Amino acid sequence: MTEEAKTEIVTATVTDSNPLTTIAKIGEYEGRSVTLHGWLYNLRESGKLLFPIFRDGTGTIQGIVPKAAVPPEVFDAIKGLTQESSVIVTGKVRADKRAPGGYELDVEGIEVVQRVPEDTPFPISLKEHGTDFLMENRHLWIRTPRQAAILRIRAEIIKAARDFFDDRGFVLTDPPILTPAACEGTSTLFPVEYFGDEAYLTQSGQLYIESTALALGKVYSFGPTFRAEKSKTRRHLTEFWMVEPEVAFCDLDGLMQLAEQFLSFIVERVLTRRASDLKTIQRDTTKLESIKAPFPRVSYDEAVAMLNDAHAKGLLENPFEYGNDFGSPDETYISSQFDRPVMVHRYPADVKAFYMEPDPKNPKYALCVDVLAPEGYGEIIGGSQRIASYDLLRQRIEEHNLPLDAFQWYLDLRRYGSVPHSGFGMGIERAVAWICGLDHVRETIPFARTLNRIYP
RNA sequence: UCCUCAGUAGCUCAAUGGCAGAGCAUUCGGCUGUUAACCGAAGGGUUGUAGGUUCGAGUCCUACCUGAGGAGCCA
Repeated sequence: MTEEAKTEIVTATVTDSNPLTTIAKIGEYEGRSVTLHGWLYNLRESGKLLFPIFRDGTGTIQGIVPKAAVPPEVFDAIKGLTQESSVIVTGKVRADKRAPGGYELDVEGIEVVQRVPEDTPFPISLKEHGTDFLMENRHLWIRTPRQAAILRIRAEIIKAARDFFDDRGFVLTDPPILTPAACEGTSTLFPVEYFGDEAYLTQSGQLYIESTALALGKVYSFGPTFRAEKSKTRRHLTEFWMVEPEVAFCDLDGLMQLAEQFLSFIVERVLTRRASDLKTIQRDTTKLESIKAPFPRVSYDEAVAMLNDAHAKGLLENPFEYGNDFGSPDETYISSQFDRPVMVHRYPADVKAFYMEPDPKNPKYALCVDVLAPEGYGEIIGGSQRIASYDLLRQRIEEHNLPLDAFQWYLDLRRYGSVPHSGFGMGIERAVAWICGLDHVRETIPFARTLNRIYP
C-alpha cells in the first residue's frame, strides 16, 4: 500500500464479523456483514441518500448510504466518488425485490484504495459508445458487466472443451507455435526471424497432432493460431484460438459423431453453469436449448440443391456455381434452414486441403465436414478424415506444388503403421460469438487482433 | 485487393452554402428509494489532413489518412 493510500479513510477492516466474499456469492451472507474488494461502477445521489453500485469482477451490487445511518467520514468518502475508484467496502447484506441481483448492501464502512482523479475521469460511461472508441479502450471496456460476462462464458467454453476430451481419454498434446513452413500451404502466414532463418507462426496444429494421435491414440490441442489474411469481417481475427482433436482409427462418420457430441456438451455446460451471464448479455437461451445431438447431415450435393432452390425462389441473390466452396451468404442460408448446427460433408476434393481422404465411393469427393452454426454464424468447425496412403499423400503434395522435403516427417506417418484417422478444428471465438449471440468475434477475446488493430 | 459508408467538444450525435449546438461525462448547487436517476448553472471546439470552388465551406469538388460493414479467403 502506498503512503498516499494510507492517508485515505480506513474504516473497513476484514474481521470475523465481516468476512471477505464476492458479489456472486453474497446471497449466502444474507443478514450478515461482509467485506467486498472492488470498484465503484456507478453512483446515484438523492439528497442525503447515496446509491453507489459496486462491481468486483463477479457481478454488481447496489449499496445504500443514508447520511443519518453511517459515520460522517463514510458518507463523505462515497459522496462525489468517481467512477472506477477502487474500494474495500463493508456492509450488511439485505434481500430486496427492487435490486436486479436480489440483494443490496447497507454500507457500514469504506476504504478508498485509489480515487480516480476528477480531471482524468474513467472514459467509458454508461451511455453508448462507438466501436473504434471501445476497441481503443479495450483494456477498460472489459470492466463493463456485458464484456465481463462474455469473458466468463469464454472461459467456461474452454473449460468444457477440455473436460469433454479429458474425460473421454484424449491426451492434450501441444503442437509448436513456431513452424518451419506452411501447414497447408494456402493461407498467408506471419513470418518471424529465427536465428537468421525464416519461420512462421502456426496457422494450425493439425499436422503435428496427427503424429501425436498415432503415438497416443486420441489427442487434442488447444492453443493460438495465426493467419495473416486481410479479412475484415465480423468472423475474422488474425490471432485466434483453436481446439483440435485428432483420433487414430476414426473415420468421417466417427468424427461427425464426435463433433455433435462435443458441441452439445459445451452448450449444455454453458446453459447450466453460466445462466446468470447469459441473462446479463440478454442471450435468447431457447435457441441454445435445442442444441442436442444428433445434428442434421447434409452432403455437398444436397446443400447445392438447397442453394439452387433458394436462388430460384429469390431467397439468394447470386446463383451457386457447382464445384465451388460455399461463400458466406451460402453458409448463412444453409444454416438458417435448421434449428441446430448442420454438418455439411463430402465437398469436391478440388476445393479442399491436400491431406483429405477421398471418398472411396467416388474419389471426386473428399471425406470432410464443415459444421455450420445456426442463426447465421457460419462455419465453426472444419474437419476431415486424413489420407492414410503414402503414395496418394505424396501425389497430392506434388499436385499442390508443396515442397516435398518439408513434408518428409509427415509422410513418415504413412510409412510406419498408417491407419485411418480423423480430426477437426473448432475456432473458440466463433463458438463463443455463436453461443453468446454476438455480432462480432472481437468481443469474444480479451484483446482482439484484427487487420487494422494491434493496440492495446 | 475490391465495393459501400463514416470522421464536428472526453463520449454519442445535431447544424437549408450564412452566429459551432444538444445530451452524457467533469465542476458547483438542489433532492432520503434512485435504477443509463432527476432538476438548475458553469467550463469545454484548429469540424481527420492538404488543396480547390465561393463574397462566405462543418456542408460542394479532388487527393490522402483513419475507422466501420461487406466480398474474396478462412475457423
